[in-house]
Amino acid sequence: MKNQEVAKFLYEMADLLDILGVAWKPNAYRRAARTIEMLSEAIEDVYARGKTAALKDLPGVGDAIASKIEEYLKTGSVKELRALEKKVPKGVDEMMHVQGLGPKKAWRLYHELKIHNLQELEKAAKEHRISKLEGFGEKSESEILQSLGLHSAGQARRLLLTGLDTARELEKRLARFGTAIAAGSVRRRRETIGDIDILVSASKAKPVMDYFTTMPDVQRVLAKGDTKSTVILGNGMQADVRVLDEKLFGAALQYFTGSKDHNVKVRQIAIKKGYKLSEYGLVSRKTDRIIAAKTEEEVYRKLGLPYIEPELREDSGEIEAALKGRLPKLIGYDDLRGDCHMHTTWSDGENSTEDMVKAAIARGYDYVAITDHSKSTVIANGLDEKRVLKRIAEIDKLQKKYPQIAILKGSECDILKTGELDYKPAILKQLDVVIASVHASMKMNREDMTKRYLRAIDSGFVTAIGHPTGRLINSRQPFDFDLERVASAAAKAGVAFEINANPARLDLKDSHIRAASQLGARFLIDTDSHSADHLRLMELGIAQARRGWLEAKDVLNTLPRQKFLKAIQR
DNA sequence: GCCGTTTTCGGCCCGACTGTTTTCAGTCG
Repeated sequence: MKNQEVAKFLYEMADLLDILGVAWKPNAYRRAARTIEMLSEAIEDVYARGKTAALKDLPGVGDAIASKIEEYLKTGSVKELRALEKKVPKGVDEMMHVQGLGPKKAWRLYHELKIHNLQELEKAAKEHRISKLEGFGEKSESEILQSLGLHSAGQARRLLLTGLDTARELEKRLARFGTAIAAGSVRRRRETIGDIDILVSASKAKPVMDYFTTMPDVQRVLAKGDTKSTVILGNGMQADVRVLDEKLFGAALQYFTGSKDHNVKVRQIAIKKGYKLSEYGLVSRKTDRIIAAKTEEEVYRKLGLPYIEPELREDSGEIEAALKGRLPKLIGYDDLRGDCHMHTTWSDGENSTEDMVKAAIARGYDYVAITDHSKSTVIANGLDEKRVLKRIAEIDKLQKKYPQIAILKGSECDILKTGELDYKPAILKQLDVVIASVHASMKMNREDMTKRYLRAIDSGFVTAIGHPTGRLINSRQPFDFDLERVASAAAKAGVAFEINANPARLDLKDSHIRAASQLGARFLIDTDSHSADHLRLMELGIAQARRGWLEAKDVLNTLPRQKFLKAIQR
């Protein structure tokens, strides 16, 4: 899958064109890059299917970009990119990504001060050569130095859980001034969060600005204005606050929830209807009167659209579906009746089986599956056959003590290199839930890994494939395998895909969920908890399912106890 | 460079904040 590589070269083209002052093209390249970045199908498969004509079907890809993608896929590089790179030294591109510098300033620093890289930039700032340039001042100079410090510290996007927890803390603090809601990618529940955008509806903005910029954990104030401020928090996350009148809150929420691409499209609809849309409402261009602003529902309705859930707002077909009345009725955050993947002190969990059962009861679940590791995952103290049998006896006892919940005997059973499962049928037969996962030999080639999964599915013992792609966000690449083939086989065999709610996994990811469900696959949303506290992570898995357009009927563990037990019989 | 219910040319989302300015360009989201 070369999607990320292709997206990367398109982003590079965009940056370079930006620096050279070329108008509009950068936007076009970024739009195409975003499309390909989010695509679930491999770009080389799209190309193989229909050459450049198929590429041109992708939104934002036209003749020119299609042929550049073709060139990249065939030769591994693009002539025009190399030509641009000759015109623009690498350092200018680096400088452009320093906070406070954009293409224009980076270009001037290169030309007027002959700065070629970040080291020289730091040196020039320290020697006060930058403040002498027209349009730059002492502030810009110290701003650059501060940003460089952060730059080297690495400002990677943070996991959703971090963003969500931080956002909720800020919402709580700001609630004293009025309604406070985190918009942006947190509200859309993206798997990673760049910064946090909090909206506050309050009559007076100044007290909010003063409070927000002087909270004890503010590390640095990037901006403080009349209605908008930006800070860096102690945990390194950037947070924006914006104060708006209550009457405009819906329009503002719509605006700041994004995504950018979703908003561009919604705004185009507004323009066609003779309106303009901003955080100050849907406004008639002729009369300047506000058409809608108080609620998001109202804004969408006046544009001829039904309400679109934040998790869908990625311009990945939701607007077209909305226009046709074909939006999915997304699975709800309270729809799950059980959690089917968790570990205890029997393997590498931190709590006893009973603790986990009690925690599941506290969450109101109808069933819970205890799925410790199988014997091959030695590092996690996987259970051999003897211990599996002991564990089954333990669960029988617990079941008598806690009749209000079905305690399912399970295993997170390794799929060995060959595609065989880690236990023999005699053991597997005694288990209610088998989550089959790959934990070793993760770098197999595409064909072998695909066959490995297909063989596991064929065994007839598998309830669900656990964390199917094996990726760890920001740290491990996904396994290489043919998701479509595996999804089709799983759908046919009645094997579910897991949506693993662990914030570093979120595996399958949104676009894969959507692709697999279109092939008829069904899902199990699980936490993979290694402690009782982890059961709360379920909401992240549900969010991911919603981003993958799933309805309750697509997810097995929305079923009530008896129906669920029937559905997982093998 | 892309795109089309104002369609093959001429738009392309829209506004806040900052610094260095005396009216605005650049950057950001």
